[in-house]
Amino acid sequence: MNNTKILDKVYKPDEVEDRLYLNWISNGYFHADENSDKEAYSIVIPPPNVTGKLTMGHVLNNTIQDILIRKARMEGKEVCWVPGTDHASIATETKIVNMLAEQGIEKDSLTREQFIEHAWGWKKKYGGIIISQLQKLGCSCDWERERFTMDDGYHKAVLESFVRLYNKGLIYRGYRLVNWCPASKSAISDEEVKHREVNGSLWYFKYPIVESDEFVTVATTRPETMLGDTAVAINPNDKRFKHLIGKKVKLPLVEREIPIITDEFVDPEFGTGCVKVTPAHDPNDFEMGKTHDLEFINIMNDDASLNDKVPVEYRGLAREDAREKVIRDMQKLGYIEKIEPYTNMIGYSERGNVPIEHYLSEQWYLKMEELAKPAIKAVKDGTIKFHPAHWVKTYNHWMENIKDWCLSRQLWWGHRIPVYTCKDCNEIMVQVESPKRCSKCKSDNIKQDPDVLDTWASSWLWPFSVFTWPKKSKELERFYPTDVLVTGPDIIFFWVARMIMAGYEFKGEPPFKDVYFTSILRDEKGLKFSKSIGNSPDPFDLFSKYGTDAVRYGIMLMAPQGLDVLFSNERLDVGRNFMNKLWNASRFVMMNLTDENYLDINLNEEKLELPEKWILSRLQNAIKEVNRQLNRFHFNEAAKVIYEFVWSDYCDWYIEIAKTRFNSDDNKLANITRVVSVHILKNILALLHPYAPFITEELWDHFKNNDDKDLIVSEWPKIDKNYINRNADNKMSLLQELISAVRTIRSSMNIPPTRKADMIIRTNASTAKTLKTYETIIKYLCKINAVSYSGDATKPPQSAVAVVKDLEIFIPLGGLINVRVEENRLLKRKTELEDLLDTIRNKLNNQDFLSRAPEKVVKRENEKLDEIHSELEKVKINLEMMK
RNA sequence: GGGCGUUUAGCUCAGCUGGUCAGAGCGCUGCCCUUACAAGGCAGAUGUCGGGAGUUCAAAUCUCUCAACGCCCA
Repeated sequence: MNNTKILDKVYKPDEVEDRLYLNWISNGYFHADENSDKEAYSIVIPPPNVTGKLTMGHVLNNTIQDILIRKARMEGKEVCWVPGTDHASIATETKIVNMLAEQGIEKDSLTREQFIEHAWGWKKKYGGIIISQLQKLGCSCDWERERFTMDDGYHKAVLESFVRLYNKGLIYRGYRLVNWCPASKSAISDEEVKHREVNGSLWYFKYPIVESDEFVTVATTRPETMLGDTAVAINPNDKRFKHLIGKKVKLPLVEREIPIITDEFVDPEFGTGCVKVTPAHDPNDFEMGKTHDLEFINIMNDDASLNDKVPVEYRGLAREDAREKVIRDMQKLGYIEKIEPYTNMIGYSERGNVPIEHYLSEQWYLKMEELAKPAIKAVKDGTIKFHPAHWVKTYNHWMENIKDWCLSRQLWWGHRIPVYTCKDCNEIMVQVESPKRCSKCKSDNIKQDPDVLDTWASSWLWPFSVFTWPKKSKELERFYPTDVLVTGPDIIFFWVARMIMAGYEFKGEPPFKDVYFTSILRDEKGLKFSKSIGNSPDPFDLFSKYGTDAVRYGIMLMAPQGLDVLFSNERLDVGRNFMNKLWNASRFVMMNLTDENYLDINLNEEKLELPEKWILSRLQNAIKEVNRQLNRFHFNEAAKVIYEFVWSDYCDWYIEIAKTRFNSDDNKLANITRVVSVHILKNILALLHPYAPFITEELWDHFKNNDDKDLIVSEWPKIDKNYINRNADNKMSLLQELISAVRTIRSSMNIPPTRKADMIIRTNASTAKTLKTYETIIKYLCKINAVSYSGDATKPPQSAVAVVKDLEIFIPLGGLINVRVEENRLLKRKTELEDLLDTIRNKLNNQDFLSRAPEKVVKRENEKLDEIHSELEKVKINLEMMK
């Protein structure tokens, strides 16, 4: 005890948080020592976007990691939580382009080098924001190991991985359709395309058949692509169009003659059964184009405007304008048969938020099938466990249908692909260091591939590249594989699956043992928190309103397993109230630590009374439950266990009982109570510390002994089996039931606390003896003047009665008694007991139950029968006496 | 179309490998500023555990089926 000053009446987070955080940092508590011989425990942060600001999603995710990390640290492990940020090619480049545009600078007017310079300048200026925000949240990351996915070392690692994969023959160049984002003018991956239902139309176009008066009608949702049509297709089994096979149509507007082909792929039910084929702009048509050796006409520029492959009057038109014009022109020609309303799913670029194009271009691809194999196995055989486990199915489905990964992006911000081509002899060199001369012809006329790698092609290396990979080192060896990954299920494919593949490919080991998928945050209406809707609260407003601990604890309490969180500020009240409760309980204990002689008491040598035995036993249970829930990643459950223990057991019962001890003349008893109160409280602070690091550390500072360390590095509570005490639990619940029963009587008769009553308890001599021991407690908690015991007391006139187990309690109330209320209460209880008795009797009369149910269960039913029967008898007698 | 998830008190959710009178918080009602806390205390009311069927001595819990809602993939 180094500080017995009285605590303030309320906890003031803003006077505490920054001070404690700086103290933790300056003591180096967050820093991992790779040379220690402690067991290692490591987590790599899912690196937030370097351009990002802290969102509630980050609060949830990083609080969970901090809980795991702080607990592991207190368990004596060498803990390493690596923080950092992700360069996020598309998102960041978009931001920088916009920022430059505001300054009147067009990206195209800059050289690549100039643009990159701007980008780094921007990163230096704003890139640290989210890091300092994580610190505000209390995250105990090892800041000395902070990484950025474009650090020099990291950059080398990314290139190294590319070179290795290339040399293994897994990387190839392909000319095919990609998902193209016309806003960022880059290819994007399948996972970055979000499908949305859009109400559009289905246009029925008539195409004239060459050397015939006939027309064939095709239906399309994208009229403008007809300018790139190179065939019309029908199903070979479709008898309606048999006569057209082999003929040609003259494509209107373009005046190109294109063949009518047959393909099984065509659905006779869709539209007219005839479809237009645009191989360069539709994935199905692309396949058809390859099968039938059709012409691939790319009619678009990289911004989705039409290029010079279309008639001159359409060139340069945006796709939307081109659509309007095509429709108008077709209308004029009388080639539109009809227009139907049609709802279809349209792919949108997640970042650019515009419909994507299927765009023919040359890109770098990574073969995935082989990489996926060990990753599938690891999750199947439990080497890597998912929490909640049901995500395994989603993972498996994707992994088992995995497609090759388009690695290249037409951007400048990112890792430039390390492929070099000699302009003189076309030799291709793939290497980490840029070559000065061609390895074949020695020419220095060498050009590097202009594209950068998909951001995930760098973040999939995160679990080992944050250390020294590809260089070997003690820290890589110590902290890889990591222990847990905490992330959102929305990036299970983007990131989790790929990290697992990278782990096996480059390290031969899984990157982590457990993956915890967090909840998705929604507002009260169930809408996902998002920047565009603007329904996401600013965490900092919440921190200052409630205190950081309350926000951390509150959000953990409300985040269910595997479900979305319906977030509301009001729900953080629970967190704040709880912190207030804890603070005031501590304040009360502190106020009563006046006699420092209690420090001489050794609990193990003292004969403890029931309340002490009970609360110590309850503590063991709380420790056990918190451990169990945290070990299975049920963070909300563990939070509830602490809540219940603190509020119900410790505050409502033990502290209330302690008041009678602190006021008594029995100094020894008071001192034992002091020791127990402090002991329990310190354990509570330790258990709660991972959730609420600031307030617990602050309180700990007031209660710690001189040789205690700071809480953050103190020992995690251990279960002491000597304190587990079933008997005390049972005895205490009798006492609690008795007290509650008396309170119920008082409440139902409207007896104010100031009006004290007497109490007569009818029970046997031995129970009476036990109860006498706790008479002070009973009197205080029931607001009773005097208690008398008797084995054969008769019910005094005008008294209320309660039956608790085999006790009968009489409270003479004189004029205050309300016989009506009294009778109703007993009648209600009588009905309850009779119903119960029926169900139990039914069971016990069932021969099958007796023969098949385990002995233990039958025995318990019999005991219940006896208890309920005896209580019912007493209730009946007392009802009888009222008449 | 395929997959996953959810459905328990007015609201948000617990309820583990079937077996304690189905729980918690918020909200609601009544009483109380009882010298830690009104961000509090004490007490109270509210549930055919989505519908139906089945397995079992026993089902909120396991199986099937139907329905509603949500998400992911095509």
